[in-house]
Amino acid sequence: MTKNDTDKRSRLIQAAVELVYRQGFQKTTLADIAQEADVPLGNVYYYFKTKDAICEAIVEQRLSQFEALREDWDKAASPKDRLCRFIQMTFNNRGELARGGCQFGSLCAELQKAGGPLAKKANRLFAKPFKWIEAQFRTLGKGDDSPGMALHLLSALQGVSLLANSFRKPNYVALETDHLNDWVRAL
Amino acid sequence: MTKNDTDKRSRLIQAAVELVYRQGFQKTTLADIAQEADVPLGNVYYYFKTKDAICEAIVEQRLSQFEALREDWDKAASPKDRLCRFIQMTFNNRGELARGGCQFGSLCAELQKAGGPLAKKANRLFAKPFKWIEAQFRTLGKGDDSPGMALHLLSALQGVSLLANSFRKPNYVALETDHLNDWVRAL
DNA sequence: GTCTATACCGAGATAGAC
DNA sequence: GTCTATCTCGGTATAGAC
Repeated sequence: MTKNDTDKRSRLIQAAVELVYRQGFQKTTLADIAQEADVPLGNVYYYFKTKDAICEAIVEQRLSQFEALREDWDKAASPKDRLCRFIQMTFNNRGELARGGCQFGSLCAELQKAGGPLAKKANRLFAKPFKWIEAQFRTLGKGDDSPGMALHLLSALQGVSLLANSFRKPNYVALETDHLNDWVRAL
Repeated sequence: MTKNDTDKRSRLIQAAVELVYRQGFQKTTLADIAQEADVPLGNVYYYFKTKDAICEAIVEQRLSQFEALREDWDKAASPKDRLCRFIQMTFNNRGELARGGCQFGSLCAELQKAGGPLAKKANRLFAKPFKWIEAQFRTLGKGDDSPGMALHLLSALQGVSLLANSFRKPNYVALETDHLNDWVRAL
């Protein structure tokens, strides 16, 4: 794999990630992606056999994006601080969330309806954060309540992202993250 | 408009509503809809000029579905009871929610990315419930806290629907609706 | 109003020169 | 490895007979 290889490949993935976030996967064409990445359409197939293969690459990219964020959150000393960092990030992202929804959630939702192998692959986009959040609650000594509490936190953030996006109101995110911060702090 | 007119038209809408719920709007073809409704493909265009027109009809159908539900909830004596009925309905639907997500939310999310006039139209799918919920909190004397509380309730239900769908766990819905019920009761 | 046949186009995918 | 040209199919939409 030469340098140009990875350059073009990663440019294609990056273009796909952004276009799919803005337009959805079904609506985004290979021509769109090729143009955005400044790669000739025919050349796309050297890097990805099918459109679905690009979608898998998008999911992988999102997953490593999550890993990078998680590593940062894990630097915080206590589980509470880690959860607060997670919530804080959502708050900081409220502008983007209002414009296009959650980068993970909207992809997961669409691929769910797409069905097939992509649906299964997409589930990891939720499974990973869920497990990480659950682990924080366990460390806090919440035992078997941890899954329910993780569900509560992740649900609230996903739900408010959806509504903030529909109504184009970044402030909706702020309202919910405020509550969630208080909730975590008071545990 | 003859009897057959409305028969076929409503059959087409019903087929569209169901297929779009299962597969998403972009993925669903006019041929799919025509077949499901047992109407010849070419005849579809007598009732709907474009595919987007069908989508508008789907949104309208969902909106009147909401109105019907709302009328039922409004029969409850107190605002708390009305909200509890709303929450209860979500709980009762948990099987379907785990299979395909929220009928309103998933449509709204997809049409958001589709952009154009459909995105604006779709927003009413959230605006109507939001206003209704907010009105209940106002009647409860929550004043300017009402929008935030409505947001909290609707977010939680939308978020948990998304997660329950991804993980295929109806029970996730039950966990959240339990909390929400307690929250409303304690207000 | 109903339905068949088909036009038209866009999108995914391939062939093959360089 | 790269890129142009093209194939093919499926999907929206139309024409026009009945």
